[in-house]
Amino acid sequence: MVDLESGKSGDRRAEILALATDAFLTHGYSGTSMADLAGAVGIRKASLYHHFPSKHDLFVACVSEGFLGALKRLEDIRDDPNLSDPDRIRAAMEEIYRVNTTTVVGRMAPLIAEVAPRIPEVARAFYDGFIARHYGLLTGMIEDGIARGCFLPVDAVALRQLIIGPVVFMQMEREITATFADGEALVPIRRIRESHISMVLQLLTGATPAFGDVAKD
Amino acid sequence: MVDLESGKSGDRRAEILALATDAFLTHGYSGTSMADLAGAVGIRKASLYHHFPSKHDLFVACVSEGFLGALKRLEDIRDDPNLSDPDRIRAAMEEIYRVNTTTVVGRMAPLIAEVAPRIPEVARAFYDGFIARHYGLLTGMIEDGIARGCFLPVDAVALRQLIIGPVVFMQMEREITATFADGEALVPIRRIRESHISMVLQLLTGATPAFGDVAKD
DNA sequence: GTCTATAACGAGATAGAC
DNA sequence: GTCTATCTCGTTATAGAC
Repeated sequence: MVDLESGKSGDRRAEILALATDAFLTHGYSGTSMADLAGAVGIRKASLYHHFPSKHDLFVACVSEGFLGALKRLEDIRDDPNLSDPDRIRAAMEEIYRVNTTTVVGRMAPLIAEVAPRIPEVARAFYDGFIARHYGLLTGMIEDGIARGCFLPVDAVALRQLIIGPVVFMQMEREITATFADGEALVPIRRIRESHISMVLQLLTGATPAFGDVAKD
Repeated sequence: MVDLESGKSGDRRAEILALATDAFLTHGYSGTSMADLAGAVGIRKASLYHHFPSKHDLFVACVSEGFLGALKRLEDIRDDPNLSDPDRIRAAMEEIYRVNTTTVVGRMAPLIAEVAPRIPEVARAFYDGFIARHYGLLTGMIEDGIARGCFLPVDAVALRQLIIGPVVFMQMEREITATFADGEALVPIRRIRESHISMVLQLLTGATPAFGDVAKD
């Protein structure tokens, strides 16, 4: 992340972006003040305005630059010739789980939904650059498998919703229950992930997996 | 909605709650000011404080009273002796779609996720009173069907996520794309709903539905 | 129960020294 | 590039008349 030439400049900007993204995700757009952000970075509020002309611009940068590169691995999975069609879907779903549960990008959808009426430009960028491209990649993998005769002729549009929807919702549940003492136990994501993948593959191939054979986590 | 006895008292409170709920859902908690709300109701800002002691209390009332009664129809479906197990799941899913797409309650999850760090009491109330009870009802229906031999021994916890997740996510997409000129076409909820229900029933019964036989919407 | 008026505070943003 | 100091405005909330 550090600029190789100077090792200094551009560093602060990236640091601010990372901290701001996390703050926006946690407290929402209106719930995050420039003073809060400055405090997190360790500088004064006025200094933030040296790096970004306004809160609005800072937010737009967080979102637009936040999902850059998040689809790279998914594209690699789509183009990997060594994967069978079911293995490709499995790998794609594991990647989607990884991005949504371990990076900030996957947590952005609820935030964007909140600011969409006031900052439509960011909603458009997020939908076109992240959601729609996810859809394109997933339906592509599904339809290729169908064309090759490896998958049943399922409704690819509906199935992509069945793939992404539960992941996003579970991450949202995690945030809702994060303050609970028993929060972790309420949403056993890793166990559900295995069943989720099995079910999607079953819909695609018609094969019935061994239902008792679920990861214990 | 009008109080039958007086036609006056208690009415304002309900009116404020309804308008405030909608505003909170659209603009978030911090994004909604008491002045905005007063304007929507048609009274002055100070008059709001006659009905609710603070913005915090107003918000808590919106959420806590918002999901009251939202589970009634789902409980009726669970207890309806005239429904077969597959028809029960179908009816429950249609009800979940209805609540999420046509009432304010279903849109609450992202809002709660935003305020959860600051207002944990409301997160707890929403999770216990709405999400967890949905889960209880759904897993109950699924496990009853399994016990009766009508359903395959699926992972009920994972399947309930496959039922609810896509619905919540699609509603969130709707809000993200609401400002787009082509927003409606991007998320064809009604068409996807039919495929979604078919897929869940396929997972439960093992029966392969006619895939071409999808509602045109 | 609603109003006008105002207090008390925090927000985003700017000016200018260093 | 960061600082102190400040401007201006919007925010929650209260006081007290009607």
